[in-house]
Amino acid sequence: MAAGNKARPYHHGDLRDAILTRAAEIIGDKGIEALSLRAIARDLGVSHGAPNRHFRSKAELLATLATEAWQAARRATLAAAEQHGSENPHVRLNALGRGFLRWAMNNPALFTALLHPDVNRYADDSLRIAQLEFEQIIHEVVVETQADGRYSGTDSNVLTLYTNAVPYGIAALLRTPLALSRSGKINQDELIADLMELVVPIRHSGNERQ
Amino acid sequence: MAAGNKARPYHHGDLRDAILTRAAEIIGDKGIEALSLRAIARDLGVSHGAPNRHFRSKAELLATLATEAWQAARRATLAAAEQHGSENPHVRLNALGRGFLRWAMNNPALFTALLHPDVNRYADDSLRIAQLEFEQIIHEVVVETQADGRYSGTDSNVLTLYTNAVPYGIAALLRTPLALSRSGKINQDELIADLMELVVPIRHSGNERQ
DNA sequence: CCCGGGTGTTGTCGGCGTCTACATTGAAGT
DNA sequence: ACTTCAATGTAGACGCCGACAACACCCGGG
Repeated sequence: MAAGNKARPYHHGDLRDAILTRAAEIIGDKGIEALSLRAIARDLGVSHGAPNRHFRSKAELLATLATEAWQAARRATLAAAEQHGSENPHVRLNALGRGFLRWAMNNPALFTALLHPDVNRYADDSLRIAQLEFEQIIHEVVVETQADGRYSGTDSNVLTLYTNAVPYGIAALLRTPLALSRSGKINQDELIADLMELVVPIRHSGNERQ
Repeated sequence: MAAGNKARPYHHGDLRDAILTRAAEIIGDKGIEALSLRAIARDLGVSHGAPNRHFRSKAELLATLATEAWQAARRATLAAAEQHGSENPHVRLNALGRGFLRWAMNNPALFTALLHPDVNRYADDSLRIAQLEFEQIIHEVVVETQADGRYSGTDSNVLTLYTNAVPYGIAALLRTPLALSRSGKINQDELIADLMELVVPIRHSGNERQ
């Protein structure tokens, strides 16, 4: 076996992860439509049937990718809020939204997978759980914000849906050339802050609207 | 020949429209991933090469479908606002959002096409124009609302982006089983109204927040 | 009347996802 | 150390797909 020679061992050793990584790259470069198991296998120097050992179907690969995307989004969003570290729930809620938006803009391939229609059509339990865990972050902070006296007239589930949907919709639109042209030459972080200010106001806090 | 027999004339007569209609049906039933030109041709009783006369590629068919989706969304949204017919710009803005959301929920196949990643990747000019025309409706009412004294501190383009993104994001999330479970057994129209109230408040107008 | 361009057909090509039979490997149990 | 066996990778086949080219049909303008 020539201990040092790892040129092309019969077994790849980490094929499953390599497939997922390469898949994310391809989606980022050419879109989900251009993804093919055979092309991934070629790129990784394995035979066209090898991926079947790790993913029963292409749909299962996509679902796995989407699951990891939700987990990554959750980590990035949480980290952004914790780094900010305010004790005010509504400030944290704002930071969550900005964190998610930044992650979405910096990880277009994974963002695309989050709610891709063809991905969610074949959703399995782990995908649903990852999505749920992401949503729970928002929900918790929403409830805290309401306990703080804000948005008291609105059902917390409706509010969670809203707070969840806004950054998602913004990120989706920002990925089109049209919306980008309208947002013009504004700095990305400024734009994100301005947009989230409309959802959860945190500037000049203490005068208008509570 | 056989003048009266129109069972299967050599020329279909309206193949292009028939393809678009059938494509929308298939997308609604099984998703864009399951769409194939050959299956459409089979369903319509024409040969597998016939669609190529009307759409140079599958991507062109999808782009055409997306263009029609933006136009349909524009018509439905405008109609909803006009039917409401208030002279207050912010009330009309709210009605626009609710109209779009209702359309999106009632036309899932077309909504899916609006910003489908693989569709927009091959966007042509007519698709961009249709998208632009939709956005302009929102932009006009946003400007009127600002002239009315509301949201005066925010750039109108940012505000348009926000107002555009919210119903889109909500509609996208509402198409997942998870978000639906959270919204629970709430009546759809009520849910839409509650959500849009968070974007553009119109209830108990005149007391809090302007 | 004819003829030319638009429309539909048929055949072909390479690529794809998936399945099956076979090869290779490393590790667990004796 | 030897055997066994499940996991992993390979090679081939099948049917479907998108795209293209060559041919067939049909209608309307000269």
